[in-house]
Amino acid sequence: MSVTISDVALAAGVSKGAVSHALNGNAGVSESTRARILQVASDLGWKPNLRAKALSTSKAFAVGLVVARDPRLLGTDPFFPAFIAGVESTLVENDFVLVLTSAMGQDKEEQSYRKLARDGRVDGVILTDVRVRDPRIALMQELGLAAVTLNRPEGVSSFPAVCMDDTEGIAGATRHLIALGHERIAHVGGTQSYIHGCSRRRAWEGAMVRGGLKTDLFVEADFTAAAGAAATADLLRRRDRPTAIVFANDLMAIAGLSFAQSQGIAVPADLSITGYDNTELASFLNPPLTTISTDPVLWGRVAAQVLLDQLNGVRGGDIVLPEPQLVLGGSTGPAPSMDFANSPD
Amino acid sequence: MSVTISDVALAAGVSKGAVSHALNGNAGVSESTRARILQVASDLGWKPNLRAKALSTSKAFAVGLVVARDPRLLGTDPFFPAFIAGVESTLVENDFVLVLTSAMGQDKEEQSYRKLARDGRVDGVILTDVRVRDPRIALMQELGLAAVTLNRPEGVSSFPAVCMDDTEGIAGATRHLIALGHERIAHVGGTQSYIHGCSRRRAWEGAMVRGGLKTDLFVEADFTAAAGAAATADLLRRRDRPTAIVFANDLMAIAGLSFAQSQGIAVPADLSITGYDNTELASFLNPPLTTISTDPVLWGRVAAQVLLDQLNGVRGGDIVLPEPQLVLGGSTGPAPSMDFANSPD
DNA sequence: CTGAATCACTAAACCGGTTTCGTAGGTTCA
DNA sequence: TGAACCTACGAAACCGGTTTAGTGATTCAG
Repeated sequence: MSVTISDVALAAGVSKGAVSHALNGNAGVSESTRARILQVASDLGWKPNLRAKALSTSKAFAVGLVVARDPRLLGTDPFFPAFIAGVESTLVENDFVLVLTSAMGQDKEEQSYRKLARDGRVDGVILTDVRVRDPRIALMQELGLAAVTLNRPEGVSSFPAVCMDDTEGIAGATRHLIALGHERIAHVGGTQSYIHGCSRRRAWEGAMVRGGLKTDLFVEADFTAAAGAAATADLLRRRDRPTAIVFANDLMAIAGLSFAQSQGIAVPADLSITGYDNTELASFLNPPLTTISTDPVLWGRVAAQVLLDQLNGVRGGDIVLPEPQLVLGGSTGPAPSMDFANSPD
Repeated sequence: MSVTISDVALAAGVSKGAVSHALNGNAGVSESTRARILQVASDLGWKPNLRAKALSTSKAFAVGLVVARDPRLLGTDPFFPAFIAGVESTLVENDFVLVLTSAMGQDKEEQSYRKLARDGRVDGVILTDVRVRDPRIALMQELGLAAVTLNRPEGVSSFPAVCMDDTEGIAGATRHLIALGHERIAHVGGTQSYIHGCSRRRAWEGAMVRGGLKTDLFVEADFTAAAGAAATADLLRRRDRPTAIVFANDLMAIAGLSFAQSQGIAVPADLSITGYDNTELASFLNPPLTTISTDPVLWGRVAAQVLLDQLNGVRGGDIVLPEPQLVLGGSTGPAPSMDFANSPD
């Protein structure tokens, strides 16, 4: 069928071993024969059989990504597809491939990793949606898989992290609102067991405290539109209702924006809103969303690179990517007068 | 390291070959020894080494999916993540795995498939975003890969298709609008070189013709929010501007909805809008979107199953999934009076 | 001039399975 | 009783690479 290493050896008049050494740049072949072997190999159009290589070297030449989210929720998150595209762009240059697994539930997730490891499907994994005390860190060590985490988990982790600090973005959005005269600025947070849910809340808290404002207007949601709308309803029902809301992602912000408008609350006249992600949709809303622009493609590209480096024995420290930037839209404006804000009806 | 087939053979006092036959249910081993071998294997906790199996059987135990879309666009499409979750749910039950590749541009796409095939990374592929005359059909045949297509391409295809007919959904939405008294119903279509872009336009045309209405209010867009907004702007600028717009997906519909509102056009009072996909976000908009509910998870599950059947030599005909259903929201309402609709300012 | 070290390469083991081929032992039938 | 035929299994080839051990020729030091 296809041309094998034996064919090359035969044609070049050398042994299989010599061909292997020649092509892997190992010592043990003279420059002249190496050149001849390379010539013959390219003439014959030989490409090493990846499966044979995988068996003899005990490598997979693949990295894994286990997505543990509700598929319905997943569909609305702009992060993953873009992130994966970034990962892929690095992998393809290194003749690696991405094995994607989706797993729902704690058990299923662990099983997925175990199966990937046991079957030797991957050499390493990318850990996304990192949780505050993430059990996967220990699991990867047990399984002997290489790994990278997106941002640094709170506990001890021996794996490199690729960090895109959301603190400055959220703090910037909060300061932006404070500068506009807002005082009652709420935060609708994401799932707090995720480190990015947690860090965004803390960033908001920090900026509020620094601005001399209270941090009692917090609602924990879970990054979904449904939760975003519910949290907004909750906040707007309050006696001391906020004049601005910092949402932990665009999806919740859009749901919140729509909910407010459905209640006759004008954005940004009565209520200012900020999101996080800078979804394509954000700039086409009415009003366009003030949000924070991340770069998931870059994140994916770098995460994959760090993982590959690790597989090559190169072990650097954490990498910190450029901070996401605030993108001003029309959903934020000057704080309404107190009286007006508290008596909407 | 790990326990191999030789260990089992040794422990059971038989040869490697006997163990292999016993575990694959082949003839050539007596029932008694088969039972003994199975017992020993399970005692030793033996699991066949997938890489060795892959080499000797020339199989990959994996299927591929090449996504050829702009990553930024991808992020906003709810289809893929849910579809992939469905695919995965079938694969995991069969000890298969999904290899995901993202490729931008015609050349890159073809290269991706060639590389997957050459490296023996996958046994078959799932073809999504099928184009009207899709060159990938011939390519897969050339490469000797199994395949399934989502919906049936127009040209000849020897591969099974898993179909979810969008005709009835779009036609239903159009009829719904006609029943509400609309006469100038526009369609903002998706990329027409995709069969689903094309079929949705035809479904709209068919329903319009059957309703005795003209089909001149058509704008081709490309499924993005930007294009949806631009197409809406185009339509609303017209002298004979529509009183309703059928969008080919939710993303464009949401952008169109927002654009109309930003122009002071009330939805649904002045303009009715329908989408397609039933994104989570759709029901949390203001007004909630009338849209069409598809089941991408089911689609993925079935597509993967059909592909696996094919790999097992079982070759059935096309499978037709239940038709997507119209979901009524608040974005559609009775047609405004003619005079009002034509003199908005 | 000789023993040791180096070089360039071959032969063969190895990774862990599958599959073909050969054969010992028992059964069937003429 | 012997030829023909199964059955049940072992031995070994095979998939296509990598890696180690070994060998003959050359180089070098003493």
